[in-house]
Amino acid sequence: MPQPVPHTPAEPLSKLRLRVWLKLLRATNALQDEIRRRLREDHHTTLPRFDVMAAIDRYPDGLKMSEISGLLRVSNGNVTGIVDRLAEEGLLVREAVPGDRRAQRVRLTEAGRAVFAGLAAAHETWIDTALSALDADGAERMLRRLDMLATGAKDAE
Amino acid sequence: MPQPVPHTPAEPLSKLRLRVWLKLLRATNALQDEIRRRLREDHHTTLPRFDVMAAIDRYPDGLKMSEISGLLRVSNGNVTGIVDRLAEEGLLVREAVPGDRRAQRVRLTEAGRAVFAGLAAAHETWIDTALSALDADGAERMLRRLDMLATGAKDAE
DNA sequence: CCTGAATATTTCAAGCTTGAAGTATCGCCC
DNA sequence: GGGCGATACTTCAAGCTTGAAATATTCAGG
Repeated sequence: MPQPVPHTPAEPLSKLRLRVWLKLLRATNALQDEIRRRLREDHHTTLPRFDVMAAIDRYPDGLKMSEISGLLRVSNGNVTGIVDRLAEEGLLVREAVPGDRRAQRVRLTEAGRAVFAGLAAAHETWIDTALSALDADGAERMLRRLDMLATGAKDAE
Repeated sequence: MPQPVPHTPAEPLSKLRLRVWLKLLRATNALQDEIRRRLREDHHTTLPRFDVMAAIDRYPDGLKMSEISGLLRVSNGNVTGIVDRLAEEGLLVREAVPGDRRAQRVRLTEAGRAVFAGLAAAHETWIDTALSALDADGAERMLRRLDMLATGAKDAE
């Protein structure tokens, strides 16, 4: 492999922030890829399917399609396809919404709840292992820092 | 929207780590979506194209296909398609590698370098704005914390 | 030289993702 | 009660992504 052009020694803040972003992206992508791989190899499923099941599982009365896409921050058309496949697999069902023939309520089947319980337990273990470097204090600090980033609050002690 | 099942008040460490992971994912996805949107709306391009150009730009002598996929941690077949499209747009060229007819070296064209310079400047500005909550100290701390997560080192003061 | 394992890359099918366009229904307002 | 903008959802084309299979070439022994 040829050598890259080295970057300048005097680094402005914007470059430093860029390095943070790139490293953040690398870290989250690495863990996400690991999760995808385990879902596929160990559980014959995918992360989008898991995400949809996780969203529905938290709402015992089911969710409308648009509620799912809102919670997951993905497009409506995207959810249509994933719910189609999960329904084919018998993990969830679409039910009519009384009083609104446009809408549907999506609910996990008994099989879906059982499958998801297994997936969720495994998922929590993977994350627990991957983030084992974080103790309770470190986790709390990280949560606060992420809130600050999200809200754009200034970096304070 | 119906109400979700509230989570238990006494929270084990694994749940706390899970919350960190979900928030981390939300934050990085939100920024990444913003970057994708701006690349598309303002520059008629995509993040994967940008990533490939960024990788090649750092190596004036060009990169082999497998070097690109290695640097970006994506599959070989993926790079094939993206390079195809960038080549169609005249932003890069594939050159023969003397002494190995299997391999190719991919290099930015003059047009490619010019386009990428504009994209890179805009990109750095976006990140600088999005991470404006981080000062130099905060950025350094974040870099160290990310290294710790990546290596699995224990959370230390 | 020849053969076979290793390497570099492309091709392929399947799935995810989006934004835009299309269909159906609802509900407001005159 | 008839229109008509808003809402709920699906369909579609294009692009990204992967892992596996296919192709071509190199290289190491024998």
